Amino acid sequence: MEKYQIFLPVSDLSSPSGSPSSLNMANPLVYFHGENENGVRPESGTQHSDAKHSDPQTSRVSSNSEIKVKPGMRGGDNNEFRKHKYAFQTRSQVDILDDGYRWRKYGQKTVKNSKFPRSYYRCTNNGCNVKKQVQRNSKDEGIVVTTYEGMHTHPIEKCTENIEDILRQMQTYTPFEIMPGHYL
DNA sequence: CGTGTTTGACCGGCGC
DNA sequence: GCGCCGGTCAAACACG
Repeated sequence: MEKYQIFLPVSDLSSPSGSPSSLNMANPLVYFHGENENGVRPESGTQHSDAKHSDPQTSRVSSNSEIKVKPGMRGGDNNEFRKHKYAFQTRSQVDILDDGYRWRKYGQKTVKNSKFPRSYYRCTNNGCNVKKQVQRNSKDEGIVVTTYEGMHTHPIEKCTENIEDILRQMQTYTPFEIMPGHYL
């Protein structure tokens, strides 16, 4: 039995201002972090000790890059319409929350700035190219950052009790999100 | 046997 | 051009 608590936009994930003090637990809303069409790229962190938040710089928001397709990009899936990218943080003991969809893991990488690996999942439904990344916050192991990319082309398969509200909110918020340059 | 995970290799972008 | 880094592939593996 898992308990989730959701808070905080992920845009401040690793910036110093996103320190745990700013986590507002009293306001368990789901925030979404949309993405710029141009794919804002955080300057590659040159030097960074990992989880120790050593360095208060305005660096590396883990704003995800490339939403746009590049011609000749490998990976096959024609992600021409893959623009929707939403992220939120949950406080959970398990990395993978059961959100009602079925996910197949296709990769795991260690990320530079975090001591926890990042996992890559793809929706197993046929023709549904939704992906998600799951990564545990290295500053606070209790926080799991989940990033969804794409929109499901099929109805949800099952509903768990806890996550049902979250999904309802997702569907509510989704139409608002896609404004370029709009950050939380 | 079908489905999902693990894990090293590979690919492409980017900075130096 | 080289090396780092994040994302993906795919073969091998685990499990029901």
